[in-house]
Amino acid sequence: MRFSKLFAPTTKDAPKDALLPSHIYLVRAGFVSQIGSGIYNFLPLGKIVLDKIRAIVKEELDNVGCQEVQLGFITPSELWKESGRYDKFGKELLRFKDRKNNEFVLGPTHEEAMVDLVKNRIKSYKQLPLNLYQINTKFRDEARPRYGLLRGREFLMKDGYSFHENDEDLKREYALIEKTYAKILDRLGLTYRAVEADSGAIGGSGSKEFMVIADNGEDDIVICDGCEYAANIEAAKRTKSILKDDEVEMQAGEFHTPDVKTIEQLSDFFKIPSEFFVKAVAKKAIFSDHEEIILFFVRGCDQLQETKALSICGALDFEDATDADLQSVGLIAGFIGPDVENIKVYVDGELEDEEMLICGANRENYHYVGYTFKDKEFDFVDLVTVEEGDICTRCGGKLSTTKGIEVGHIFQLGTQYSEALGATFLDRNGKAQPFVMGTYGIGVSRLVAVIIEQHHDDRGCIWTKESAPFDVDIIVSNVKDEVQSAFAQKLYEQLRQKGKSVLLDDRADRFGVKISDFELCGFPLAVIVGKGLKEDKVQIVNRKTLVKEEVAIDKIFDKLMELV
RNA sequence: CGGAGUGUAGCGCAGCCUGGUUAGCGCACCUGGUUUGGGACCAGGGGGUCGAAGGUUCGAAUCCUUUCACUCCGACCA
Repeated sequence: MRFSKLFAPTTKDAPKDALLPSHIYLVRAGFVSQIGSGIYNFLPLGKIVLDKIRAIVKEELDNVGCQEVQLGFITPSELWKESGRYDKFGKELLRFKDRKNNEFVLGPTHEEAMVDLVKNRIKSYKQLPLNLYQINTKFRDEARPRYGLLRGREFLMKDGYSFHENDEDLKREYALIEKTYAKILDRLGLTYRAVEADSGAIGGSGSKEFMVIADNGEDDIVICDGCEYAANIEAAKRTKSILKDDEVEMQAGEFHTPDVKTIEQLSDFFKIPSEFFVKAVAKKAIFSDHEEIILFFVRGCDQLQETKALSICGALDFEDATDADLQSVGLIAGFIGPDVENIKVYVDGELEDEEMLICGANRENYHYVGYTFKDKEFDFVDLVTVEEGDICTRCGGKLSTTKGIEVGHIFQLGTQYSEALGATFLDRNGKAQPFVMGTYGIGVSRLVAVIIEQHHDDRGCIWTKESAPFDVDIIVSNVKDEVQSAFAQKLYEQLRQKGKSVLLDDRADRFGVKISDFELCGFPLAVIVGKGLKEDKVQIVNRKTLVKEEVAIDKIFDKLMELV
């Protein structure tokens, strides 16, 4: 490709709304452009990268026996109603009608469509397992798209679905896909962790997210410094911290604590550290058929992990309970304790054996001192948010938190969808069974941005070897110099004949423009054909290190063949 | 969905408060010339229904109303 013909409108200024490096550089370098909120055009350079990533994903999946299909982007609403997700998915699901008034949705994910495809076509256990995937546009009407390609409404995703006769085989496939995903991300040159994740409303017995480590990530992840343990903060576990009982002595009973409501105030008031207090977190839990106030109790120094709480009580959503909400069920904000009637209560498991605690007395201006959870009939469950410095449950190592961007998610789904949609096969005994399913996603267009999020400097993009839109950019310093032009032209042709992906910057601009565009666009290597030609020399520039190396013109071809 | 903003040339912005020539500036673009190893210079030039609709007024980018779009913070987000 000649740069003079390439549609790559590079700019000096970034759009004012771009904040992240990936967003700024991808726009400035002319890889993508925004056409609407959360909707992006891919220009030639961006499209090449997208296709390269897509090809890697396809290659690795096909290698392990997955088969690519392509489902309709638009799905009849019927299927979504059958699975029960038509209502559950909420406003993210974009719905519309055709001229005949039939209802459709723009596919945000394709469990339903894929089950429908397989249903009645795969009839016997002999045809299993089966792993089908597609790399196709998705649309989710996000409330707030942001960060360029990282959180768009329209995006390219690889979504795969596997069908099995039993859990055991699903687990085998799940492990295989995990390995395959790792390989894909390795090839793309990304630093990532596969972390344990909350399975969320989707259910299933296991799920892992592939998180690319990046400062601008939206997800908090917990990593152990001693072993391989890594988890999304929503699912992270820690070793229970033990209280030293002898530090504090207290006599059991109610204690007058006028207007002392928060843990901080209590800690000051009693001159006792916050871990001796019991924090009550009241939530208004939204269920499909009703709302209800639920209380969660954690140690004063801990934070309630809402995602954990949500999946434990099975609610669809939480709202903060207002003082009025609390009053309506007989609770007084600031003085809530665990001993309540007719209210659902969950207690963090770490409190189960504690004997000397201070909690609300469920009476205005009183707290209860010397409270014990021992031998009480509460639901003790994991509710806490893991924090920096907590101890790993597996190896005793130190846990630390970092930011990540989710680029892949794999689920052991089970029979949820196959049951809902009546998709069965005949097992070895001739009995109809629902398919045991797995589902696996990779955000392909998100990966384009993620690579830059992880690989850039203050001059622009730095594409990794397998993601780069071109391997080499041959810069003709001065196109009016016929010797330079002719030499560059010849080198360009030679490399192209060898199948290399080469860009020839033959624009009439000055050297500075071309070298800056090279740095902005982030091709791995540039060859500068310029003044040095008089001494039979050109230069190779390494984009990553920005180091320039002089190479004799009779060696340059071989050198490049070796490098790319 | 709650809160806060912004819409003026391809991009970045000024003008608006206090209505009044032909709506400006930088970058980009076109023509000619001089340049050519780190985003050149000189000269000339093109490009705008000032987001949209309605209203007030002799007169609206500017004031009022409505609406749309986009952004930011938050909530949300297999």
